[in-house]
Amino acid sequence: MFRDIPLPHLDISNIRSSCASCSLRELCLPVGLNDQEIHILGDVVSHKRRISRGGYLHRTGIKFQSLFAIRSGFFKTCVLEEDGRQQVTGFHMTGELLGLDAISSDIHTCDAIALEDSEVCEIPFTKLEEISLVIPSLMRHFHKIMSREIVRDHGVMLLLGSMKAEERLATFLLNLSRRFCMRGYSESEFNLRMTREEIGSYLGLKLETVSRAFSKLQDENIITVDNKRIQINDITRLRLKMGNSSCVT
Amino acid sequence: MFRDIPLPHLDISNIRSSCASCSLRELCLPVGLNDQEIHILGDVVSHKRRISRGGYLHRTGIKFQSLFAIRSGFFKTCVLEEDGRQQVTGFHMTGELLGLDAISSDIHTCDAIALEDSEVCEIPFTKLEEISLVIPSLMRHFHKIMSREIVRDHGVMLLLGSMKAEERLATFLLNLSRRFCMRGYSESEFNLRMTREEIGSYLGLKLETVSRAFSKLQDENIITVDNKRIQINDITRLRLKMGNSSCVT
DNA sequence: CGAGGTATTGACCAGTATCAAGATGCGTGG
DNA sequence: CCACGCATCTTGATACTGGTCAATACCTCG
Repeated sequence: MFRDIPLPHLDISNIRSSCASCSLRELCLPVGLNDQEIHILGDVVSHKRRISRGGYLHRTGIKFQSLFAIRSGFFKTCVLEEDGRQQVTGFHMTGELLGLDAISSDIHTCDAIALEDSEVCEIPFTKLEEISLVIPSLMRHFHKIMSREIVRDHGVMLLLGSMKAEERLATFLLNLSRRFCMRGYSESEFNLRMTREEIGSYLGLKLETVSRAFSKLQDENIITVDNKRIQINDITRLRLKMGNSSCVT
Repeated sequence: MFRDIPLPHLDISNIRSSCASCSLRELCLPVGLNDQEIHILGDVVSHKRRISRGGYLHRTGIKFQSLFAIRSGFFKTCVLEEDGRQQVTGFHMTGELLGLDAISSDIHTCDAIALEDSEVCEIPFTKLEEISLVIPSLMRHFHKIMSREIVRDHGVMLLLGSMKAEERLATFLLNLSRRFCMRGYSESEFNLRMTREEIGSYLGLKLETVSRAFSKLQDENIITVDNKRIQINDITRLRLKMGNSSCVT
């Protein structure tokens, strides 16, 4: 999408110790490391990769080698069944770690697809485990990241198991809003990177239902929808949508 | 909470190096450790706890100290929302590890409730992290366990997001069957430890729907249901139920 | 043996899926 | 820069799954 900004970025894979100077260090793996530790990590993480919109970062079934930290861009991950059924398991933004599912079997268990031109830092997992042994705080933080992913998944299970369409969408928008906000973007206005169908897959709904839920929230003046552009007009009422199905008129 | 039950089983907490002699060592945390390593782990894991049916192993909101390995018994974990909505996030049997969700924030994010009289090994997490630094294979296995939990959750998300009631129940029964089988029990005949309501919560269905799905599978002679006793008569046809909604008559 | 929790089944209804038609937006090539 | 074509989105009509409510049966445990 922003592909042809005229950057001379061939050099980028050669920058060493990049974690130290990365603007995402407070969101990403290096949280809580001192300067020396962050340089050790930086040496391990030196390789970068660009994935253009629609490209695969990894596919189900391929051998697991590395985790990936998102430096810029936006990804979806999805699992699919033999019969072709597909489920988006998550949307991922800068600072988040991809590939955690693959540690268990050394094989990736989902696809990771870029929803816009993106850049990731490749973290060879064996090396990460090695340096974890000498940087206990890195190990601890890594455990927290994995655990956070489990908590996140439980939240999605709650959503899929017990919420109605409108509640699901409200929860989804508020989650995006919070994550954009954490990264310094507006919490009330943002562009969706994914289609209605992808949102639907994530939320366990059909795309038409997602579209209707958007329209309904717009009719109530809670949000303004202009295709992929979302503006949250009344975040309080949006929050109410999330929890309280009984007060729907 | 059940600390002051007048237990005659004080002796049990004094057994040392228990992992070495535990019949679950091939299912549980010690997988892949040598004898020396397993004794180090055993020293850390020495404390045991009994939870009687209906009792809490941990509750949402309490401080996280330890992981728990299930030595005997059966647990459910569930998350709940402010508005009282509840979702069972998993059923857990011997050899499985509970508490992984709490690592991220040092606070338990779900309840763990025994569905039958159970016994767990308490694993102080700080100590586990400490000995991981000197037993790399333990660290690696622990990472695999966390990752496996993430994969499991993605499977549940797929189930909740894209399967019909009957497919969900078939998937659930086959999953239980496989796990009983791995533990040396019959894969075709077992007792459910949970109620229809708990199954429903886990599968994103109401208890009546679960009951109807059981009856339907029984009418088709795929399973025999006698209250909590389940017998799988035709595992092949049950597997077909799981994937292929198009061939339902 | 009785009470409370649990399970089954039926009738009806709500919410979402499905099918279909059209509108809008976006990328590509002329 | 415009026009075309394809993907995406919106909206309506209808069908169907599963939810809700209710009555009854069953099981378990004190």
